[in-house]
Amino acid sequence: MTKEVRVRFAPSPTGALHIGGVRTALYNYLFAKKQGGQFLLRIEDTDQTRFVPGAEEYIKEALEWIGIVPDESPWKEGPHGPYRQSERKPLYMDYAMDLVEKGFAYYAFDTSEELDAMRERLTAARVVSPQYNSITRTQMKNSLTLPEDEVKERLASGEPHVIRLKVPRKEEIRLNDMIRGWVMVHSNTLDDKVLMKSDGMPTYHLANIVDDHLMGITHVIRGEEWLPSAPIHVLLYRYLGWEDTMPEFAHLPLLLKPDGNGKLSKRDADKNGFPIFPMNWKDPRTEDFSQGFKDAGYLPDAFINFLAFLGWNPGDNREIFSLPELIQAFSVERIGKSGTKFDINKAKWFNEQYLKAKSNEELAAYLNADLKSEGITIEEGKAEQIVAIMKERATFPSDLWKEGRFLLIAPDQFDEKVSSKKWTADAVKVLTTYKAKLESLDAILEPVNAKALLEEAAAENEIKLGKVMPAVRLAVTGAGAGPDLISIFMIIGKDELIKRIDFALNTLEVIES
RNA sequence: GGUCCGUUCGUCUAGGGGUUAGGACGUAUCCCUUUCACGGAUGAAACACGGGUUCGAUUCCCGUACGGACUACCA
Repeated sequence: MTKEVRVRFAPSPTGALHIGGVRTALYNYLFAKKQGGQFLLRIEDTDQTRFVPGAEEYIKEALEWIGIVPDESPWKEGPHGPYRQSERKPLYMDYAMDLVEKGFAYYAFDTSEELDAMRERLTAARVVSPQYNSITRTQMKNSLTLPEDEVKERLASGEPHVIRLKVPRKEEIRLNDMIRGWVMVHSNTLDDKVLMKSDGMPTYHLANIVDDHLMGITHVIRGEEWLPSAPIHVLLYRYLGWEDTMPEFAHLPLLLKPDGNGKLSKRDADKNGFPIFPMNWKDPRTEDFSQGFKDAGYLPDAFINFLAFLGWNPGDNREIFSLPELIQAFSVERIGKSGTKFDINKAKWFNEQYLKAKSNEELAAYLNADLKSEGITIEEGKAEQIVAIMKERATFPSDLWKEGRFLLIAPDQFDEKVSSKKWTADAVKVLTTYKAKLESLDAILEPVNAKALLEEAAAENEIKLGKVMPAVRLAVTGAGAGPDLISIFMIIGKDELIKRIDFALNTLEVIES
């Protein structure tokens, strides 16, 4: 029996959760649940300068919206808390000191100006990649070059300093990525990463290793952008003495721009008019507002189904998967290697599928909510009727009202393109007759008699019904296309039907034929 | 520039030494529908290129091209 799977999603609260981040969270969750393991949320807020108010809550709510609730998080403490790195601050220095004592890390006192100067010097000397490494560190101000006394003195006087990892000069570092297989990097291409910043906070590199170890993380599933620094992480596990419990890594392919190339950005989303954040977000600094998938009308199930298929597939032709079905079908082996271009059309298609699958009762709730905000009240059961004929042509719940508005509000104008071609003298004759027949109808209007009366009206005028149907639709709905007419008659009822025909007859000008 | 990762229809992808290279979105045509949509049918549409290995490569290997990520006291 192998140990229980524990994975984490570790976002920074620097703004709204990007759709790529949501996918990473989803894959972590699916993997954990498939294995019967735990999914935790850890807030990586070690960069105090980038903290954005509200971002944490946003992350929490976004995950709740898509239905993935962490087993452990800042809001649901487990045995390995706290789950916010800023609250774990006292922990990290011990590990950094351990590395310094073992000779795997060192103090560095260089100012940012000195670092810039070093990079400029190297660039001028045509060094291919200027970095703080086994060669350049010999010329910088650190505990490797400074006399021991001076180092102690500087430390004692509280001089700002960082702790850097002492990357070995010549070593091959390998890691076995679950998605990409063996990846090998030479240590001479790595630089001496800062582990502890001068403000006393750890960098991502140190914090994520310490926390993952302490939290018993077994698998690290994260974006491909971390692959280049993964060898640093392997080194840290080794130097900290944790190599035998090092988690397995899986680096996910990136989400790319829909057109052209490059990483998907908010800019692309804005340009193409689709959301990139799960929910509405207003940047507290720029006041910039972005509509989220939720608020654009995407159903959470459709959203995660769509997201899951951006880089993963079940290996067969099925496409519609509920969250439990995704868990059941998920496997890391079936995650693709290459970047995925973002296609909003597919997202819309998924939404339509889920929308159509919903019961009339559920959909009526959406319609009723829209009606309520418009201040419109309708009789019991009417919303269900409307939704039944409208849902086949809706992408979002809001379309139910947007497209079905004419069912509750009589048209005050008519589609010019249709009236100019179809509002013929014949149409007027048939509608006039039909109106009279409706007025003298004693029985309740039903599909059969509504249809029969219309046919009679046409026959009595010796006109083919098909020729005037577009005009009938125009009179009743104001448009040239829409749901089945008889169904519409049933929803608006006899009195309203008569009123609308009457209004059209009095409003529209007959065209010459 | 350097390091690493990648490359099958427009897009998401299946497949994998011998296939008519499969599905989905989108698209085109047709059917259904006195309209539109839904649904159904059909079509167009892909293995980046060059070398190897092999009887045979889209599939394996090596290059090239192209794309991407990374290259901070950011994550």
